[in-house]
Amino acid sequence: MPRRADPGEPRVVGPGFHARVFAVVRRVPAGHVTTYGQVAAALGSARVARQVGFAMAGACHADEYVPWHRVVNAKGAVSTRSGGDGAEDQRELLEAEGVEFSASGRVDLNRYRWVFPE
DNA sequence: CCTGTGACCGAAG
DNA sequence: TCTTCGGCCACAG
Repeated sequence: MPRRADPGEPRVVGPGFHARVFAVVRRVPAGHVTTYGQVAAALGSARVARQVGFAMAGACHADEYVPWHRVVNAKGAVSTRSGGDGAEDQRELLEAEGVEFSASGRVDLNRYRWVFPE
């Protein structure tokens, strides 16, 4: 499957993208995780996974509550950002919700991945 | 308006 | 299983 979108594929990403990301992430219940790509797909464009991650950075100091720690990458690992710190906090928060990590520091997506209801 | 910048993703080696 | 590489697109300055 091609990484590039077909020419005719519409861009469903509209203005206020970050706000949309927050709304989606808020629908993930405790004890479950989702991936950046999955959130992007829920927004209509699977190719904006990167922007989803970028939005989470803002979610940290956002006034509204956003369970940013429940978003991991496609491999089930906690992504490390420029700061480096915070990734450990994310793992702690998830473990507090009952999410187990493997020896290689990854979660079993087949088990914890949250599927958004239609 | 133009440019730089990523908490990503999938394929290939 | 790990590393490298190219492409993607919203947002800030």
